Amino acid sequence: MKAYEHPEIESIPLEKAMQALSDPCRVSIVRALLASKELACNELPVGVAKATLSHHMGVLREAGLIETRVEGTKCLNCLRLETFRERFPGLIELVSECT
Amino acid sequence: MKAYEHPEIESIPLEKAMQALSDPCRVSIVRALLASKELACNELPVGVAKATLSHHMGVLREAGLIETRVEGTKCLNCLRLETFRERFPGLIELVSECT
DNA sequence: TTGATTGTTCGATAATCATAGAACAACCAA
DNA sequence: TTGGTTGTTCTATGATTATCGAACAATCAA
Repeated sequence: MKAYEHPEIESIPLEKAMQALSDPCRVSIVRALLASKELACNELPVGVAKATLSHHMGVLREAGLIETRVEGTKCLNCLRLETFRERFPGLIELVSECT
Repeated sequence: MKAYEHPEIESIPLEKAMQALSDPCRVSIVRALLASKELACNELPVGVAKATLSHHMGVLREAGLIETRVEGTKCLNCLRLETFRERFPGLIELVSECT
């Protein structure tokens, strides 16, 4: 399918992480991944066109939040939990717990 | 000078708080207020025109991050520390501690 | 009252961003 | 090989955002 790039977590500025989490659609995606560990794009609970979803996944990937691996025709996404927590402690918990 | 509006903290969605903290200029302002408790606009360490600064202060106020009170010709700003911490635990600490 | 200081508001502009249709590429199953 | 599924990329569009100059309002000091 494609070779996904996953940035070094240390290279990600705080503002970029904040920016990624400033969209309701992307926040939903993060929450879904928290609940399900690993999901293909078409299993994500979003109401947008697939081109739009692809864009959002790119933003989350660039912000260090998710990791994507290819499996057949699907691409499976999960959170970079450990890594992201080390760089931005408490942020994922905030997304998880704050209504 | 003006009657400033400070929203109910409970009415602020997570995304709005994130959005407010996705701009380097606004993050600098929050950090300066963390260090100095209370500052007038013209004491803030930003390199933008005053119209722009006024805009950024409005965004921070709308996001529940700061409180503004008038004193003479100046308006003095401080963080809504307690309140904001209760609503979004750990977020201010993140801004404070994450480079 | 005059002038200086402080910050807001208006209007304009350039940049960024969210959105989606269409075409495409990779893969799998029949 | 043919068709269906999956997701990306391109292109376009409308919305939001950051920026600033200029005009304005409020206050204070001389």
